[in-house]
Amino acid sequence: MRLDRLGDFQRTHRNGDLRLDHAGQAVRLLGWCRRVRNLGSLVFLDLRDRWGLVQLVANEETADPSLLAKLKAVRSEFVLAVEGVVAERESKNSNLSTGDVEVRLTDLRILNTAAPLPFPLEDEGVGEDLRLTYRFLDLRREQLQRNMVLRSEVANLTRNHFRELDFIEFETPILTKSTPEGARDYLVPSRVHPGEFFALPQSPQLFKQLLQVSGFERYVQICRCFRDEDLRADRQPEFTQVDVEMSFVRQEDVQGVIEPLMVKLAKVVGKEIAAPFPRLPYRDAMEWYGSDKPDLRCPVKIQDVTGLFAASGFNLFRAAAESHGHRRVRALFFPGEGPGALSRKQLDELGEVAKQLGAGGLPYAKWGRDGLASSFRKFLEPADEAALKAGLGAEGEGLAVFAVGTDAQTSRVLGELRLRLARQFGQLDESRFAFLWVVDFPLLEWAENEHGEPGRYVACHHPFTSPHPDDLELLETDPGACRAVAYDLVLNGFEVGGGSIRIHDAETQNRMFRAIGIGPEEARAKFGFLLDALAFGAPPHGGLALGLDRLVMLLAGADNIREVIAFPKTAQARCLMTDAPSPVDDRQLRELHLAQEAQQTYRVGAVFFESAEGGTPELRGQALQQLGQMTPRQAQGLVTLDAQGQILDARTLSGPTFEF
RNA sequence: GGGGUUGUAGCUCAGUCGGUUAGAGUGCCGGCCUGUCACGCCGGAGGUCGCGGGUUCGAGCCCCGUCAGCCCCGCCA
Repeated sequence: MRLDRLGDFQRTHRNGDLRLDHAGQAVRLLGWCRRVRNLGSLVFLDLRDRWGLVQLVANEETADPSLLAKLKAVRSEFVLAVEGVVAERESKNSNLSTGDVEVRLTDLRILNTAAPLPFPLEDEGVGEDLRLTYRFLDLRREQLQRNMVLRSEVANLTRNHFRELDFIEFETPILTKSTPEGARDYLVPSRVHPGEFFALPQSPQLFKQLLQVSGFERYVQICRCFRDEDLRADRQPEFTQVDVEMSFVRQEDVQGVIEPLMVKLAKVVGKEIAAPFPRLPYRDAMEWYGSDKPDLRCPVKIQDVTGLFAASGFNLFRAAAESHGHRRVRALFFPGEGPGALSRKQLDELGEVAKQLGAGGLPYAKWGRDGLASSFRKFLEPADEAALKAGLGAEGEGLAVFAVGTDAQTSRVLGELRLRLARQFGQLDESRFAFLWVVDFPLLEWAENEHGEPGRYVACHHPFTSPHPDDLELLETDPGACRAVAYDLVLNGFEVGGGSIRIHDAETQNRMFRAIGIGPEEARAKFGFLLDALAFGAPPHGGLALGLDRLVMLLAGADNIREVIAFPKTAQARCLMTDAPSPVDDRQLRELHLAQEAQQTYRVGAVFFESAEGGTPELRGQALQQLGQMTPRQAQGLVTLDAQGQILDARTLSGPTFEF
């Protein structure tokens, strides 16, 4: 098809803006054809641009025959420039903002054709792998367009918010230094310095602290961060962080800057929320909700009922009551007829969930229309039942589930069940935005080392977090009990931000390093620049980082983070559109001084022939299969074998087609 | 690293107990149609049942392996 040129064509209106007021006006419009409805001598076409949709029309009596012929050649997603006159419709469409009018065509330019799309833009149920492979088409869909606009809006509001508060926006390095603590780094080999590597930043943590030492006092950056860890529905290997740091502040000051921003952002999606947000100590969060990121949209709390079973005939519970606090009996009570009417089958399913979470089973007590049903019914005398109800604060019908064990075990089981049951019973108010601060996190936690080395304490947040001033001595005497001045911002059960007051003197920083087993030499080698900086007049400072993607996800009501990222990775950390990551040429590797796994890595052809001669039929079959799974553009491959000739890995190389 | 789940036409799916030529809707192509807006009507094309191996007289269906998407655990200072 011969294409028309854009030439000096200028649009006069956005498609979504046309109204009855425009009737009689000549307009020029641009966009994509959403759909043609060809009624023979009358043709309708919906033209879409970024801002909306308007109906175009031409008919045999009034339109130029060549225009009509051209119009009939238009297919979905063709790119068009049109001229026409706005007119009131004969039959209006109240579902469309432009539904009172249509544009009677006087000229039509086809700027580009479009092949039939691999999936319809209207369908919600299209496979995500397909959507990610053709992400540029997926992004034409209304929902993703809305999400991207929302994301842009959030970023702009955020920038303006901090600008109004006199923050300075910085750009810190993307090529930076690998740090031993925390998440796995993405590494970038240095060509200039053989054998040495940059790391992509997990966060600009140290740079923003150093900028406080430099005296900038209020720093903000909307920055990309990278962590080479496995993905989740709310986690991507590269993500965007709103990074904030301030000098001469207490945690309340940091929180006081963030809360009004959250109020503004919630308003964008029509939610009115009140600040200040509740503050919940970590210890209480774990005790009441079994989680350090509790979802407060459900009011139900975990309760300790250990004391009720001190004289119980139920050995499991009585033993816990006699364990002097090592083990406890904790419970959730969901009131209502629904919970009270849970079937045996549903209870069994819950029991399975509890077992998967590490519980031995799920003791329950259920008060329904027929009175009490309980897995430990025979140990419940009428008096015990009354005491139990009173202890749980239970009135009327409802369901109580129990967990026995250490704090960590019971928190894990009941924390998860609380969310599941809340959702199942409709006791989770989906319309709310429940923000809170979880505060007073522990500074350190004990980490067992899986490689046979002795365990050690590691920083819960990061090693630059200030110990709680009241707990400073515990750093040496009882490190596990030492609290941090660290705080997480939680929204609807998701951690959307985290921060702390930082250590600003070299002595405390050295004590911290010592507590987590980083000796003076290692501290000097890894963080010498920080220790130097702390020695030259570092102000007291602190800050926080917000997970922008996760925040936008929650604002958008999306259930996964990929819906608010233009070009996300799959759960296996691949980009299906670009097929990254991908192998590179040997020449590139040599320049970067990266040794090939030469002994085990063969060109695909070599594997084929070797296995054809010496290998088993299975091995040959596997090699062939690996070949068969390469995509057409991956013409050549590398297959890694171990000493027995087993295939460890098969990868593909760009390059000339290998014939076999 | 582990567990779960899905994979059949371009797309979304059905496919019984292992048994004839693997179906539907939609999209696509062609024809008709002057008020459609999920247009309608008629006709047509379209399949490596993810891939490899096995069991069987016979496999979309059973077994083993493998790849890919999704969810979870570990991991994520």
